[in-house]
Amino acid sequence: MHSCMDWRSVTFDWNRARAFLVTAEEGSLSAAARALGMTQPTLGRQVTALEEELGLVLFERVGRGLVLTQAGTQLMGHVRAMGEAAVGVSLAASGQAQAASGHVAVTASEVYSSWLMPRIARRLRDVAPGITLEVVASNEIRDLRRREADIAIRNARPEEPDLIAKRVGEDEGTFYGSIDYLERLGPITDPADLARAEFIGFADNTQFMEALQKRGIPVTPAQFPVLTSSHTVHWEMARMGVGLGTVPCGLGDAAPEMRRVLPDVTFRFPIWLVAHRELRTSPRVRIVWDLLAEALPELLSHPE
Amino acid sequence: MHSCMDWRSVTFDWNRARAFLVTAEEGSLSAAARALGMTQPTLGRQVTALEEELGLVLFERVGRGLVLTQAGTQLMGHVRAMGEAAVGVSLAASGQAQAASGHVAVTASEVYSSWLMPRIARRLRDVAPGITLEVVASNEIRDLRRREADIAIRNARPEEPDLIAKRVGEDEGTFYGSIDYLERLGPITDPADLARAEFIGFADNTQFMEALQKRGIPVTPAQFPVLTSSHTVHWEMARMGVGLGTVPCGLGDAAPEMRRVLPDVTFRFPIWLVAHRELRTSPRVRIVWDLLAEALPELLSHPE
DNA sequence: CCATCGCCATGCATTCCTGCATGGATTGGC
DNA sequence: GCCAATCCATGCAGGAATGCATGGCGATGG
Repeated sequence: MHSCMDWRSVTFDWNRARAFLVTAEEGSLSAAARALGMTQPTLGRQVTALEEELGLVLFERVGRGLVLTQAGTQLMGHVRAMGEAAVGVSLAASGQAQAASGHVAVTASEVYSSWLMPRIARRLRDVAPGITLEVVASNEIRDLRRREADIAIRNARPEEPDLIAKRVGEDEGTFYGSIDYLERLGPITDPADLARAEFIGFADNTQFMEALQKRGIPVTPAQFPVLTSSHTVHWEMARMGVGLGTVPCGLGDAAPEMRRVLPDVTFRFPIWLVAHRELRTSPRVRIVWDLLAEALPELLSHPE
Repeated sequence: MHSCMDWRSVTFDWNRARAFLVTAEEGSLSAAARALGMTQPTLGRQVTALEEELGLVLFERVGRGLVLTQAGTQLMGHVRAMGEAAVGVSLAASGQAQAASGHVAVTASEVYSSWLMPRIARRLRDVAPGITLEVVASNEIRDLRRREADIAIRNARPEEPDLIAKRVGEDEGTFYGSIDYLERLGPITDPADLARAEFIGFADNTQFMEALQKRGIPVTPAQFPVLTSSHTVHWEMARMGVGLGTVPCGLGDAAPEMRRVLPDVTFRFPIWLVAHRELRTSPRVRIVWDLLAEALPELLSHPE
C-alpha cells in the first residue's frame, strides 16, 4: 500500500542519533554514558560513526568537553523531536502494558512456586496491574495442551514441536541433611562415603539414581526409605532427619537447621520456559512470558 | 546542566522502532527489508526484540502477512512521529553538507591523481558543491604539517603521532613491458628469468630492490638503467620499451600496447588516508575525508 | 608550579547482531 | 485439488559493536 514511500532518508542508524542527542544534552560523552547505562567509548564511537554517516562534524573536540558545531546545533532541533517522539513511544508502550488485563496461569515445581514466583508476582503488579496470576504448584509435567496452564517452568526442553521453549538460566542443587542426622551419619568427606547414607527419593526414582551413579555416587534402591512426588514433602522429610534431601541451593542454604553434605558437589540443571506457539501471541501471556524471561536469570544468579 | 533529565524512557533500541515503523507501513517483513536494504530475518528479529523490550505484542502473526494488534496500532502514531523527525534529521544533515564550502587540498601519487581522483571529484560535486578540490599530484612524501595539503593518500602508515591515518583498502601492482620489448627479451615464465630483464627504477631504489629480492627475483643495481621519482616518467619509459615498469594493475591492464610479464606475480600494497588531527575537525576537510574513506575501497576493488 | 581530577581516544577480548540458506505454512491461481 | 508463489521462522558462520583497561590531555585547586 504505502510501498511508494521512500525510506532511504531514514536508513541512518537511529541509535547513533540517540547517542548524539543525549551527549549534546548532557554535555559530555561520559555523562551521556552514565545516563544511558552504556560506556563512554561506545557512545564516542557511535557519535563518530554518525558524523561519518551524515558527512558532518557535529562536535568540536576541544580539550575537556565537546562543543556543538554549527551543523550540530542545527541538527539538534530535529534530533530533539525524535527524542520526544521516543518518549511518547515509551510512555504509550508502558500504558498499553498497564492496560493489559486477563488471567494467566503459570505452573512450576512446588519449590519454585513458593520461592521464585512471589518475587515475579510483585514485579508483575508494577508492570501490568490488570493481569491476575495463577500459580499452579505441581511437580508433574502438566500438559499445556490441555490448558491447565499458559506457561510452564521446567527443567528440560520439551520435545513437542508445537511448544516453544526458551532457556532462561541454570540452577544449582546439592544434598542437605539435618544437623542431627548428619551427626548420626558420621563424617562425609567423599562421594563414596554416601554409600552409608539414606536418601529421600522422587517418584520417578530410577532417573534420579542414574544421575547419582553418573556422578560417582554408588546408590542402591535400599537406600531410599521414602519416595514422594512432592518436593515439599521431600524437603520436610529431610528436615525431620529421615534422610538426605536434594534441593536447590538457594532454598537449602537458607534453612538454618540444614547443612550441605558435600558442599562442593553440586548438580546444575537448566531452567526452561515453555508455552504454546499460539499463546505467545496473546498479549497478557506474552507480558508474563517476557517478565519471566527477564527476571528469572537474575533471580537465579543473584539469590539475594 | 540538563543532568536532571531522565533518559530512561528513551533507552529502548531506536533501530528496533525503525524496524517496527517500516514493517507496519510496508505491511510485511520482507517488503520492509527490501525498503531498508536489510534482510527479512534481521527485521523479524528486531521487531521481536522490540516486543520483548516493551513487553507488548505488536503484530499478530497470521498466515502470510502480519497484522497490527491494538497495542501496535496505538504505538504507530508515536513511531511515525519518530520517523518524520528522522527524515528531518536526514534532510538537515544533507543540507548542512551541501552548504559546506571552502577549499580542500588532497595529495596523491601522480598515478592516483589522474586515475582515482577524477571519480572522487565527481562524487564530491554531488555531496558538497560548495567545496573546491585541489589535487596535488606528487610522489614525494608531502609534509602535511606545512599545509601543502589537507589530506594525503599514501602507501604506508605514517609514524608521526599527531597525524591520523586510516587504512582504506589495498591495491595490486605488477610488472609490465611493451610488446616489442618483451619480444626482444624472450620468453619469461619464471621469476628467475627476470635476471635477464632491465627495470625502470624509483628514486629510492634500494627499498624497491629489497622488495623484489624478497619475492625471489634476483636483481642487481646494474639492471636499473633509469631511475626516476616520477611515476608518470616511469610509465612512459616502460611504454617506450626502455625496460619493465611496475604500476597498479588498474592502470597497466588498460594500456593496449603493454603486457603483464608474469601475470600471476603481483604485489599488494595498502592505501592509507592521512591528515592532521586538527584538520579532521574542520567540516569541509571532514567531508572530503569521509568521502574518500567511503569511495576508495570500492574504486579499488571494482576497477570498473 | 605541581598534583589531582575528569574527560576523551585506542587496543583487545568478548558478545551480539547480521546475512545466508533452508524448512514450514498459507494464500491465490489454474 | 494441486501447484506455485510468497512470507515468516530458525540454524549457522562471519563480522561488527560493545565493554574493559589503559594512556594522554587539559582544567582546576592548593
